[in-house]
Amino acid sequence: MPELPEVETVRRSLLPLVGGRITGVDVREPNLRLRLPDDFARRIHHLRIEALQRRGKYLLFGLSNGETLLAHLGMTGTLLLRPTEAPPSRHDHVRFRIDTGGTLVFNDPRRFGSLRLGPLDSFGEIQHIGPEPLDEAFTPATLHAVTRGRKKPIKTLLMDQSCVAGIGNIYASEILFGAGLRPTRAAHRLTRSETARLHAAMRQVLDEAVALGGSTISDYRDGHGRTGYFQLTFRVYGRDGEDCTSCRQRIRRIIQAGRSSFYCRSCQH
DNA sequence: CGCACCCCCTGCCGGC
DNA sequence: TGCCGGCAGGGGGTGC
Repeated sequence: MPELPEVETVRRSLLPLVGGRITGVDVREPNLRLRLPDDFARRIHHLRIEALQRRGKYLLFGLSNGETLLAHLGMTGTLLLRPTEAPPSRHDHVRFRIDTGGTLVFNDPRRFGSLRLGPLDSFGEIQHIGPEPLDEAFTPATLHAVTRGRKKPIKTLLMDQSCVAGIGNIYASEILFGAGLRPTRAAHRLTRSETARLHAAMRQVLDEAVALGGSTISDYRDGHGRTGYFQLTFRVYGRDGEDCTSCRQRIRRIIQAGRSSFYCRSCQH
């Protein structure tokens, strides 16, 4: 589920938690993708949330002891601010009571998500993440450089978090449609003008998706339980067999690296 | 090293 | 109606 636009929307929706203190931790299911350590609740109890940032698809809660709570939502994870008196729901794995009101709940049916607590530099998984595509420092030249020497299909490269941060299966297909590029193109064969188009499409699609609160297919919700609306603007994702909105050719679905890719054979080359 | 494949897990949908 | 296979936003490990 959650790619950059969804994670960024969750981050913004949870900003009111900054300044709050964690006054209770209830671990109901420690077996997430990474098993929560036995002392997780004790170590985080009584800490204040001082910052909430995003890196790729990760959320980073800066805590008052200098450590960070690193959260990844996997495919079906949500971080929801619920009334403290609300009874736990199915798949509520961890609940954090916040003194400024409400309880932050980590809910994740498939348990592909993860929570980790520790010093920022102890998190190996975020050390090798590529540039943030919405940062000003991310230029067409940055993207062009990333594609050099990479023979794999551009769609697979876009989803490689060490190449660019935060792009997943939905946005890879939508961005490539925007750029007019087939997902099967070998990354290293893209010309400079094609990588420039790709850069522009990346900005346009991701900016628009953030503006619309991300994409809700089934599970995704922001911190207040609200859905996103970008799925209403999908041009290719999940639309195989339907007509292209631009040329009326049938949208195709192919499998790349075990994941579905969607594209239009006449609009993308 | 780069890449394809498989797995982790639950839920939903379509076909028989 | 109920069972079974396929598929789903991610990512990490393995083996070629």
